[in-house]
Amino acid sequence: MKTIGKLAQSLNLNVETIRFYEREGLITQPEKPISGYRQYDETIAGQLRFITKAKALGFTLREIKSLMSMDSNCAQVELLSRQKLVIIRDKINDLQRLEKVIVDMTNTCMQNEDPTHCPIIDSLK
Amino acid sequence: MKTIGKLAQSLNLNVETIRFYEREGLITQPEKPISGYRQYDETIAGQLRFITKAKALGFTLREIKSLMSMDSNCAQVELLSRQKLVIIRDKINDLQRLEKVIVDMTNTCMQNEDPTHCPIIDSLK
DNA sequence: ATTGACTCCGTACTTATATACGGAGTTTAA
DNA sequence: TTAAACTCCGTATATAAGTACGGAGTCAAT
Repeated sequence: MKTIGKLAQSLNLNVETIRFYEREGLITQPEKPISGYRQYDETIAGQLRFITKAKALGFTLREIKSLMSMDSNCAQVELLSRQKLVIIRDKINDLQRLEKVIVDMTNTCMQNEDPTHCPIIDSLK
Repeated sequence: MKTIGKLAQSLNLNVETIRFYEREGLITQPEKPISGYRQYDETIAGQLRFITKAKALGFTLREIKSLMSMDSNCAQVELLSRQKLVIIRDKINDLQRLEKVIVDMTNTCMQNEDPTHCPIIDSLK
């Protein structure tokens, strides 16, 4: 059993973040002995690792909360993952369009020899 | 000359957004006659279109403010654009990595026939 | 027994980009 | 001329995901 500080340290999280996740209902508040200090066991450490990994995959805390409550309903989890996939692919497309536009602009810029004018600025006008 | 409402309408912006940009120093506050109502000319409309286009390219308001003050310093503008390009490419890479992971996960999920277990959930644990 | 480190809780603050509200003044159209 | 619509300003609210603060209580080591 660990206190919140030890737990935070071992998971490389901020103490306040753990308290925040608790307030948000992502993890259950652990039993507290007479002293009032939270005592954490492996269960909650595991939940926190789950949250961290899911976050790294781009899930929001709200979605992670869903995921955790779906637990073994695989079809539901798959659906949520596929929805996330759509969002990720849309974002990739958007960014790739932007990339093209900005590449073009900077290339034009690079060839520009008129110091009184910037083609990028001009194209935004 | 237009009042803020007409201007907002013609640019498809919210009145509050224009006031916000003004507070943020992105556009200059226009001359106000005795009545106190802002009167906008084409100059400011142009600045607002500039902001809108630059935003669509993924520039933040802070960066847009820089862009507008650089105006015809083409080298500086190019630099900022290239920096933005790096950020965009990093984001694309991140998202593509995520895409792969989630595709793999959902595929595993799809083949799963054990209703008491979800491979996605398992892989996050 | 004291000191320093830790924890408690509730609340406020942060960033970015707006949007909404409320009360007061102004303009416009019938 | 009066009612509706518009604008003014300052402030509050929204979102997401935390981080920070402050005063009070607790624990561990010396």
